[in-house]
Amino acid sequence: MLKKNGADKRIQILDALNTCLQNKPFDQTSIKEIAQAAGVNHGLLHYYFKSKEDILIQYIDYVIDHYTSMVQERFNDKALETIDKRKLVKEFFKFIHDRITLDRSLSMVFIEIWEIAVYNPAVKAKLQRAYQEWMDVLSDMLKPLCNDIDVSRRTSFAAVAFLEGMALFSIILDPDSKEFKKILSDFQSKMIDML
Amino acid sequence: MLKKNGADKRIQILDALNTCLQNKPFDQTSIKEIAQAAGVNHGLLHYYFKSKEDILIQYIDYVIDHYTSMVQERFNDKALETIDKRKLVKEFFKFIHDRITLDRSLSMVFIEIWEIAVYNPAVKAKLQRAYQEWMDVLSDMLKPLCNDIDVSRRTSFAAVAFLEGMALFSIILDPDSKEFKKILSDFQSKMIDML
Amino acid sequence: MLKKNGADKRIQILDALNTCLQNKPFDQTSIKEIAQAAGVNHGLLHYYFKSKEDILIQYIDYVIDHYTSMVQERFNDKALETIDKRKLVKEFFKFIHDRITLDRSLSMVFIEIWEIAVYNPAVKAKLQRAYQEWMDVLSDMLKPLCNDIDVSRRTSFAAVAFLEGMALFSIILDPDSKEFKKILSDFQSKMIDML
Amino acid sequence: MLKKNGADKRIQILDALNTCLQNKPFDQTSIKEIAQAAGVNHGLLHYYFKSKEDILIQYIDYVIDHYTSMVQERFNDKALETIDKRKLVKEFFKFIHDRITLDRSLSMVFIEIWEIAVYNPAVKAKLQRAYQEWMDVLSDMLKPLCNDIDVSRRTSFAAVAFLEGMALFSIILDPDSKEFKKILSDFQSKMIDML
DNA sequence: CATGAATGAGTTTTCATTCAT
DNA sequence: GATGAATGAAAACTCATTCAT
Repeated sequence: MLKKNGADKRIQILDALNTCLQNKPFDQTSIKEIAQAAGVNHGLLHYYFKSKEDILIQYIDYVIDHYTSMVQERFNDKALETIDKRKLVKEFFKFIHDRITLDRSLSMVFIEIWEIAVYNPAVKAKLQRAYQEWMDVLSDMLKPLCNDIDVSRRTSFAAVAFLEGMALFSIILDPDSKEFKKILSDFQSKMIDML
Repeated sequence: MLKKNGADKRIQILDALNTCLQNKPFDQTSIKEIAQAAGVNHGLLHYYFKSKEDILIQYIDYVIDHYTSMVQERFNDKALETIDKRKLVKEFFKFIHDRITLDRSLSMVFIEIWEIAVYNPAVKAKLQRAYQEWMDVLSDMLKPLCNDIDVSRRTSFAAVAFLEGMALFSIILDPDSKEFKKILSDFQSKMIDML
Repeated sequence: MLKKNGADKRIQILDALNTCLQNKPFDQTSIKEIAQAAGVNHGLLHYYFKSKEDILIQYIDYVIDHYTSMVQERFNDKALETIDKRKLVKEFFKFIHDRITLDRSLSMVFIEIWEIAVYNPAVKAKLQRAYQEWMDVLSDMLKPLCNDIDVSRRTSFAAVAFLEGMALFSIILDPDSKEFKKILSDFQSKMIDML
Repeated sequence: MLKKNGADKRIQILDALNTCLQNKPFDQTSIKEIAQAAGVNHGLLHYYFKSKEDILIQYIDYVIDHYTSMVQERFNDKALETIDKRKLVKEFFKFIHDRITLDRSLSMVFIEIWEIAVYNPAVKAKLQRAYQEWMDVLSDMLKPLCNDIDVSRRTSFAAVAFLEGMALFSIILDPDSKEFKKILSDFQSKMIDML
């Protein structure tokens, strides 16, 4: 069947926005451009979304949910119970590096989201929740290694901050360079040693 | 003197933009709003700047130059020679924390600048240069402590990335909280120990 | 019978428009709003009516026909022959007052119709015919009282004009107030006296 | 000097709207059409008026103020004191007939205003005040003729209602016809007789 | 230098209408 | 008959930019 249902078309439009954001910030992207990227009539965007801002908000949900569930699926309770703790932490970092920190196009989108969060309380709250969750996942992994809940919490906070900073630098520097990768791997081993 | 000269009025306008950016992103700020915040006629903005984008570019220069020279003045060659190295590094971090990382309104502006850098090569180059310089300043301080130029470079890179990440989080979390500050101070001491 | 036939559904839609016109003028009422008020799919409105304007035109027909036949049924030839003339005129006015002049929601709709008549010749012609008929009905009643066809015609014209004016004022003033009602009843008795 | 000042341009635009309303109702008249009728750029309308509705509201003020002050200038206190009462009332009616009731283009505009008043409380209040004032002016003239304030008030109310009705009919009938004019003049004399 | 009226391109949004299912 | 997705024209409105004074 060629026909797409409503949900598909909604996703199709959100994906089109994702494509557009590789070229221009949201404010400089018109509804018509998003529609064109999605291959649909621009009027249709107002059929599926109540305003341009609504597209953005649903897009941000979509992106954050995508990465949140990606982390959750990979590092669920099962995983936490069964594997060697040290190895698990290493895998977590590898996962984050490869899928998030080093994904330049994702970093671009995330800066856009951060920038919107600055002025938009709802988006700010959404980011708070997402990062809190990621920190919690990491913190739960680090706890067995240091036996101190406060230390593990702060360490995971610092680690996430560091990774965010590195993601930021992936915009202006080459994340595929040896130095960039060495800094990431060094950090990881030192952090584990320190606990 | 009531009459301002050209340079003053230019700065006056850039400061007005800085004020405006506390409320709205640049794209949603009109020329008239900037003019009003500056207390000048909006037509005049096109006398001092050739376009709206030109105001932004000059503003970014202005901000980055401001912070670059602030760091340079405080940590010039003279300083590097005369003081106890460990203490100097600590002072550097204190300086960065207080004046940059914990300055929420500055962080807001910097996210805006990062966001523009994503799509604007000239701004990207400017950010590259500025961060490179800050890393160099820190690297020069760390070198005597570890006697390894590569280690000091990577460490300063990592430190700056971490601090950027923390500045980012100052947007969505409370940078004045005890936990936030403890994470910053812990990081600093551990980093020095590690060298 | 749950299933409505075509005629019923047409009426259902016209009634829905009537409901909508209590809130907003026709130009600000969308096809979808009318459809929702009618409890039918908006696409269906183009099955029963060839355009949005067609709904309006048929609605105006419907309203005018309704009130025209209401007057005709009540004051047909039979009535004219059998009853005391003075009393009949009084009944006519009572009827018009209660069912038309004092019916605020009807007045709202009629202003809308007048407004459309201003620019739409077909609607204008329809109003002409309707008012002519009402004047004729009244004129036929007044004739026996004055024995002058011209006087009765002009009197009925003036009376209908007066009642239209009062209906208009029922929009901005309270038609249920004592003063409003006294003016209406005074007018009626004076008019009969004058003949 | 060819250059118009701001106030002139505002009036120029309101006059353009008046012209447009001879052809189409307000809702079907676009900003661009008004601008074209005014001979100015459409963007300018948003410079002088904050929205399309604002143009309408200011236009209604303009029209009502115009006619209110026209009546006031002609029938101010001075006039009320010095002239033969009967003659004054006759002059008042002549004035209203010629300048208002028989002015078809004015009647068109007033129906538009009534129609807006139905749904817009601010416009409704404005109409209430204007008609109240006209009734008061007439009532003050009639009082000396009947020595009863209630009777003069109700009579003026009824007279204004009648004239409004006639203005309404001037839309669908020929206000220049003999019959139309005779009805107006008959009404006037009868009303004076009745007092 | 300073002002503010004027321009016109561009944006979001609405909505009557069509049409495949 | 009924549905609701899809279309595209047209609307109000914004705003950077220009320019005469």
